[in-house]
Amino acid sequence: MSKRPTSRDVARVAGVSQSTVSLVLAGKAEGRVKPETGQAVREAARRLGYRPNLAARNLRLGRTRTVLFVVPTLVSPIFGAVYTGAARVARDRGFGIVVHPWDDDATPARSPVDIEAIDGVLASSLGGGVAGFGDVPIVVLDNDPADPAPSVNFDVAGGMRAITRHLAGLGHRRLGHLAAAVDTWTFHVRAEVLTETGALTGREHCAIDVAAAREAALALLDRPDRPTAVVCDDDLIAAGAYKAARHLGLDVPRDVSVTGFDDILVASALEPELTTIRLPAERLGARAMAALLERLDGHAPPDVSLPGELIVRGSTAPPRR
Amino acid sequence: MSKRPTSRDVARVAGVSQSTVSLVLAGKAEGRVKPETGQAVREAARRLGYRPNLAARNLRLGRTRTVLFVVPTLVSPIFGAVYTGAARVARDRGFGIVVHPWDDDATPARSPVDIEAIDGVLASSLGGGVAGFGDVPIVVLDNDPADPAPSVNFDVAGGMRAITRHLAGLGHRRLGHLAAAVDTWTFHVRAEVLTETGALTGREHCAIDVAAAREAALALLDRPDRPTAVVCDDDLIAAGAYKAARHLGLDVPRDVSVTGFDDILVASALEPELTTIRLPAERLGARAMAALLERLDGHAPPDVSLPGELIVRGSTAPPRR
DNA sequence: CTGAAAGCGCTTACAG
DNA sequence: CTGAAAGCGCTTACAG
Repeated sequence: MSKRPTSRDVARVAGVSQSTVSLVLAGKAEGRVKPETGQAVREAARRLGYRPNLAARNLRLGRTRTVLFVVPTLVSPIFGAVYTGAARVARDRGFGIVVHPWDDDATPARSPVDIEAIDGVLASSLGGGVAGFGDVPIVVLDNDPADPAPSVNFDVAGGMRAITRHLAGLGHRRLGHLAAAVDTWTFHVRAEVLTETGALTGREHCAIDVAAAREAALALLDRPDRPTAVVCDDDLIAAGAYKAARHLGLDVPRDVSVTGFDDILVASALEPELTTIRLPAERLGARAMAALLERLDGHAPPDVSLPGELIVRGSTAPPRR
Repeated sequence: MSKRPTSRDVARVAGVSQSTVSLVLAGKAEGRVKPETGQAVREAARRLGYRPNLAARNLRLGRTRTVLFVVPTLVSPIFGAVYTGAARVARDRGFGIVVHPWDDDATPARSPVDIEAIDGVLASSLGGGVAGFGDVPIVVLDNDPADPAPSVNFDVAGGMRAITRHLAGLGHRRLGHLAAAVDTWTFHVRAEVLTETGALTGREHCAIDVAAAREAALALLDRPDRPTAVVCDDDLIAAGAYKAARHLGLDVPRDVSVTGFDDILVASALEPELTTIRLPAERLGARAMAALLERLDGHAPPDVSLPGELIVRGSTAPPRR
């Protein structure tokens, strides 16, 4: 339980001053410290297992190398992946991430009371926008690009268009929309694109939840002018659509085609496997963190839009004659 | 972009000394500072929007109120939920969490090089144990309770026994085991319990992945002494078993019963819905963090084992005569 | 009841 | 090329 060594201990062992240790270990010794001295310092630091005290460095520099990551929920596989990508980039640059779940769409997200030492904010998928972060640099992801902050997004419109093109190509002329009852940019975009096709014959809203989606899908499917294809805002909603179809004795995809969005694990666990849009979630997190670090370096990163990929599986087929 | 106020600024505005501000705001003024003075300080702090600089406090106190959370992957819904529970408790106590993904089962987990300011460690589901954290207090979760560190666990054995009891009650005498090819405590326990039943007629290992599970399930089901029930280490593996059964023209549950473990979203997205064990993941995270905070307070928390709950759905039925 | 002062461990301008 | 020194913003023992 011996106390952790400080730069002063290293200096004593190396036979130099504490400031020299600091210089050498910060990599700022170039041309200012004799190579042998630098060697001795590094050797002593290694022997003692010295690691700089971050609290002291932060206090001195006024920066913390910590970023706040605001997400609606970590429980969704998508956000786990986004976090993973963001964390990788942060770590490579010596930054830490503090995660702050914020699932209230009606209110602007605010900094948690106990986080006052933050260099920047990454805010994901917030219905209510962001407030109360003062001058802290911010990058939004999966969020309305009209927001003044730099944004990193999935190309949601492009993904939805890929789906409608795919369905139109199969011959579908009557689409139903199972929309997520979540008031955020990404779902607004899905709805708009579908409306623009002119092929929409019905839309039901539901929570992102299998049981809720099943009920909504029943309302959509159990009527005379039944859509020949059901476009779902999310893979989980598609799972509910499958259940409704089965309940009504309809075969997927023979009697009704179903599409999802996200390509989470559920998509390939379903039977038949789900035609959906694969979103590069980990890449989104990485790009967003990179953009934030650019901002911290004083640059103005451009808005980014990452394309998804249409994954055609067994849940879509030509409509029945 | 005015500079952030310090306790010195608050002192100036309140007309007191900096030390008095510190005392009042730390809640240690009781009987040492006149009530009016305390009022004035709090008022000034509020007006200026003062919040203490954590780096300075940490440096002074030698503590960081930060906990390192080592997890195999955040992408799994289970760990997202565990994190959510842990974060809630941490926040209530003014602690932050730094997440450190560690997915190498063969090597003991070590502290990431860039994290040196940690008060404690929460280590989850590690095959290789933990090393290199020195004297930092540690609590392990979903891990071998034989580890010397205090542990917080799911009652995996109890959950598996609930499944075998359920299947035995339905009349199953030949069980197959689709085992996760992951070398951690939780999966060892599942295998042991199943072996002890004496009803096991076959076991196949596979990655926790639908496609891999499908292949393993085919090996298990496509033979003369076919098991009447397939016990899966994980809901996702069960999804693969469904696919294999369908491929072989077997109906679930008429021709073969299938069980999962975890009750993640997939379980109720499947058709028929999956009989499985629901694990209190969020509660596990909360209990683990509470135990770690107890350790930090100098106490020795007891080992904890949280029971799961058998959720009987449509994937299990009596075996065919 | 209140304040002056020391000191946590760094970084960096400055002096030599 | 190297060191003495200031100072980041706190907490807390000590003096009054």
